[in-house]
Amino acid sequence: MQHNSFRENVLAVVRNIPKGETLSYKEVAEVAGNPLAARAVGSIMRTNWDPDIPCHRVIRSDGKLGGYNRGVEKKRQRLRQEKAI
DNA sequence: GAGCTGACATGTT
DNA sequence: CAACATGCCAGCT
Repeated sequence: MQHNSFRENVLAVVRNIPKGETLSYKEVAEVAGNPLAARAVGSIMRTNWDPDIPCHRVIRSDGKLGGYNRGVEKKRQRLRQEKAI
């Protein structure tokens, strides 16, 4: 199975995150198949500009939001709308 | 084709 | 308490 890259896997996982729920970069990396690739997940999300992939639902394990392509403020607002952080 | 950087995490110094 | 070092993947120079 070499068709599915780690990138595609991560994107699929994030896309499957239900509304009102948040996953940490590490959790996503774990489900994607690499518990040590939390950093890679961030890189992938950064270059991913897809409305089908709610990257704003991916936050840090520390409980902080982390970053966002369109601005951390936007990420915070979106989470506020969905899960009222 | 090789090296550096980056939306992270964890352990050690 | 903070800074440094290591591990992973993708993208850019």
